[in-house]
Amino acid sequence: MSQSFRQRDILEIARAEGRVRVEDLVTRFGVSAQTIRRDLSELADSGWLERVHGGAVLRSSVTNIGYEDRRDTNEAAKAAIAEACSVAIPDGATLFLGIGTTTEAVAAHLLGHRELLVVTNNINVANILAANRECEIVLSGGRLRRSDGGLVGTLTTSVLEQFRFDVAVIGCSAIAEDGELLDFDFQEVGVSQSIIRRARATWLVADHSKFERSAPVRVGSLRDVDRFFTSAPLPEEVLRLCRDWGTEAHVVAPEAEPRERAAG
Amino acid sequence: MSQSFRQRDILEIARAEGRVRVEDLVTRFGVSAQTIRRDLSELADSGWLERVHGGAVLRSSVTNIGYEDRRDTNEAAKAAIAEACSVAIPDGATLFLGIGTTTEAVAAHLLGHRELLVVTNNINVANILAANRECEIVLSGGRLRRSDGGLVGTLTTSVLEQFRFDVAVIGCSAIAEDGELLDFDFQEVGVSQSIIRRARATWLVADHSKFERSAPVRVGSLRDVDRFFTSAPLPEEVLRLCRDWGTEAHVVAPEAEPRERAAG
DNA sequence: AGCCAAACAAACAAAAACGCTCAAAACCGA
DNA sequence: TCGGTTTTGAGCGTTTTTGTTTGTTTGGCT
Repeated sequence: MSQSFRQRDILEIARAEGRVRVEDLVTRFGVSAQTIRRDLSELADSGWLERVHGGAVLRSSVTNIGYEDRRDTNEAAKAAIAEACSVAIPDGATLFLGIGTTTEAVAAHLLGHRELLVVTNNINVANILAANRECEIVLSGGRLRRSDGGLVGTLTTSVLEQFRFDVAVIGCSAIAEDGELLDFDFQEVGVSQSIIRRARATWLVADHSKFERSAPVRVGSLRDVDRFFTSAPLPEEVLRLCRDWGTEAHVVAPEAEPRERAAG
Repeated sequence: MSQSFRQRDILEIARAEGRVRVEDLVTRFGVSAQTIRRDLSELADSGWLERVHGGAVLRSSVTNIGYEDRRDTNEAAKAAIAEACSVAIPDGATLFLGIGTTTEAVAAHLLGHRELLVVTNNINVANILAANRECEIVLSGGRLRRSDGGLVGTLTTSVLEQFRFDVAVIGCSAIAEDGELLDFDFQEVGVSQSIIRRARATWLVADHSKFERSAPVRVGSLRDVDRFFTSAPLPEEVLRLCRDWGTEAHVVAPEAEPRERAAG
């Protein structure tokens, strides 16, 4: 929330006019440009505005910034995982695709598949797969979570109960050393459990960075997973657990991407 | 994402007019052609526009071609209807927005509203309204119908039953002389009835061309409608029915658009 | 096919905007 | 009033934006 009267006013102006300019605000408030820039940066950091050169505008992108950034991280790894996962999915399958950038990458790799029935609680997956005309898409209902395009809430769970999936492809925010799958949103617990129960096979897609992270909510365990697609050799401990639990680990090597990608 | 005010404006112009020309933008913004080209290239790189010689056009997104065409028809009328409808919707309302290009136009006009709760069975509405951070969005589940982005099927109905709407804004494919609302998909019948039952007020948005069309399935009647926003005076017969049924007809005049638009 | 003008992309330099840092000023509770 | 914190403004090097110039590509025309 705004820290000062000025920031509050700036927000007001932005809402009224759609945009604010540093220069205008300087004269309007009689403070230095630096101060205004600081205000705008803070308002941008807390998500109220979007910074542009010379000022700021009301935020109006589809998903939030953090997500767009996240989508870019480990892009190559995600693509490789998605590729491996998608070739293991036969035409004609009934699928579930969950929330997360990696499952979205899987969706993008399913554009060539035929006669799929895909159920998802991820609006981005739906938008992506809409390009595949041979794919029936069912969206679970629910509240749209802007941070990642997920549809969450009890609606989602009740919809999932009506299906029986050949394969459920899920992601997670982090993987603990003891094989627990972690997420940031406790609402995901019910959804995950529902999915695992309704799927003949549960596949986890998660790049190696997930081992280096943590998250507060336990949504499941690698024990519930039949196949685990990831991008680097598993930690010793986790590998042992997978053996014990019969979880097939598929380690894929990301395509070398020699060209440096300029920040788009 | 747009880096500058200008890019944002260009996008806005593109959305309004379907395309932009380098030359026009040069005079409009008073910058060099090279700068405009740079803008267009960046907007194209990030997927917002499609570059063509001499300018750029809107990228056709999720939905299919026929729909994109339809979206263009009576654009001015739809915008005027949407404008009138949206100003009648108070901040903080709980809304339902149905399937159709006109309801999508309403969604676009709700971007400035605050604290809305919008339930929809139209994925395009969700995509549009995602830009309004002060708007809670709930998607009904269902099968994604590519032809118009609608979510259809029994899932939709069961989700709708869980809400009570202040206003339900619906469209239809055609309006018969006897005041019946017609559609092409019989699955819509259940959804429409559900919506009308769950809403304190039902508003119909439909431009005048709907009187000149027909469609096979009866999804409801003007009798069920509390307000009817349209773009040309009603046929005598229909007007009389509205009076009898207490249906408020709001006839709006589309903004005159003097410039001829070439087919995009 | 060949020609021409318009549109285009790349490179470069000037100008504007930017972020960082530090010290002065304002503020605040005791 | 005092000590500590927060806010602010100015200096300064860096980054971004922009117009110009150059040479290439494209589209229409004969």
